[in-house]
Amino acid sequence: MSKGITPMSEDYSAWYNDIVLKAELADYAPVKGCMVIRPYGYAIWENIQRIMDGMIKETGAQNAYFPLLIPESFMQREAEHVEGFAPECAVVTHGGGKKLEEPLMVRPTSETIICAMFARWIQSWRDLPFMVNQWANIVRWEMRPRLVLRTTEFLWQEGHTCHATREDALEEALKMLEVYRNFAENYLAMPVLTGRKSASEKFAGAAETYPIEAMMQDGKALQAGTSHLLSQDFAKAFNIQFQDRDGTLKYVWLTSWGITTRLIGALVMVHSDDRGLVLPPKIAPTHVVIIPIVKKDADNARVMEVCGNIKEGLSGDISVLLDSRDQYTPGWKFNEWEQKGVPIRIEMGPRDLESNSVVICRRDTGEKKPYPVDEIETVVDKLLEEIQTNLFERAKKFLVENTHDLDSYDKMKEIL
RNA sequence: CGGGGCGUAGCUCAGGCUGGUUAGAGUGCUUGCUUUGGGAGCAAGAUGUCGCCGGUUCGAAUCCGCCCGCCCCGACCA
Repeated sequence: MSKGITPMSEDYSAWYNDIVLKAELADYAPVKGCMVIRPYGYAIWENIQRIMDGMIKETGAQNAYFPLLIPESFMQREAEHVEGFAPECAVVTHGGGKKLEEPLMVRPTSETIICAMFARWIQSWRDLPFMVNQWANIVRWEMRPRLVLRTTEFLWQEGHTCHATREDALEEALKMLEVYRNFAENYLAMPVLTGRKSASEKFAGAAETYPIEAMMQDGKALQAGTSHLLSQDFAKAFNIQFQDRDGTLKYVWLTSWGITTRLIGALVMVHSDDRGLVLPPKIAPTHVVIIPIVKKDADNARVMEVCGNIKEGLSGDISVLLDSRDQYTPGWKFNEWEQKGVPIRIEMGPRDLESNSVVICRRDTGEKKPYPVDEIETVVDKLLEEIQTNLFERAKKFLVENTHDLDSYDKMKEIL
């Protein structure tokens, strides 16, 4: 039916790649491991950004921007950090036609350069807490890249905060973990498990790492966001000190937290099916697509007029697209927009004109029913809510059914 | 870095074993007409350093050697 999408059951990786490419989320770039985020994929990222940016600002953090290039010596100041990131750093050795005196790292994350600035900006307990966030691109030379999920360059948001005490910093780290959980579950309709990473899985240089983990339809977990309480070594390495109320100099306690374009890949793997992408309404660039059905000897002008009216009526809080392209048949468009995961499709043709109704099809269940024209707005609002809820419940059920408490190795083998 | 697969038209691929004039198909694209309720039909048309370099040969997409690149699985990771 859907041309060119490998069934999930046949080859999960091929299915995933097909969806990303067919839904026009991203494409392979000329450089290995790099991707081009196409307009449709970028529109999803913009929605993620817009919502997350609001939530971050709500917590008191402000946006700023730090440079892409970091002196190599900065990366080396915190032992665990350099050990963790050095192997996957891209290094600039030449600039302006000359060899540089000190090589520059393309940021794999910005703790070091931000800490260097914190040291200049923070003097007193009155300066704390200090909270910044940046939306940026970063580069990590991973051994094996994967489209959208693990690309050499990716986009993210990284928040960095300074606190007077370990307790304050831990509270911040856990607060952001909760922000991420809330965002994943209530906007992406992606149920997650939160927890604490083991010593070997921690962020390089963190005292504690708290992730949100989502479950993909192959039953595997995917880290979808992290919040770290950093080790005190960062503050010491960069000499970020403040004078406390009692007059003594103390090192600050740092946190950092981030979500990335990987979330788009996670969305694909949590909700989509063999027909293509499935998007939760709250993150979908287009909520409703209207397909006019024109026919020979029919009142096509009237069909187009009604379609236009429906679009007018719905537009406002939601994004509506009227697909009036005449080089494609309705069937072609049905497939096209299903591949792209548009939550609701409205079909309007001569038959509907007669009965003063439209056919509405929802992407999550495929259910297709006629509704009177003057009920469209109420029905669409209700359906969008239902789809959002249904996607979450469906994913939640899958997660619960495929999560097991383990008390022995034998039990694990049995389940696998 | 180890294992597997693959590089020929925008895309998916055939051809290669057995070398031989103008390298094919499907799909997509352009134009025209007819169509349009689940990827429409007919007709005409445009489109190629056969991944790179070298070798064998009168002659290489095809045989030989080297190199490069990409995808999948693993180690690494958001």
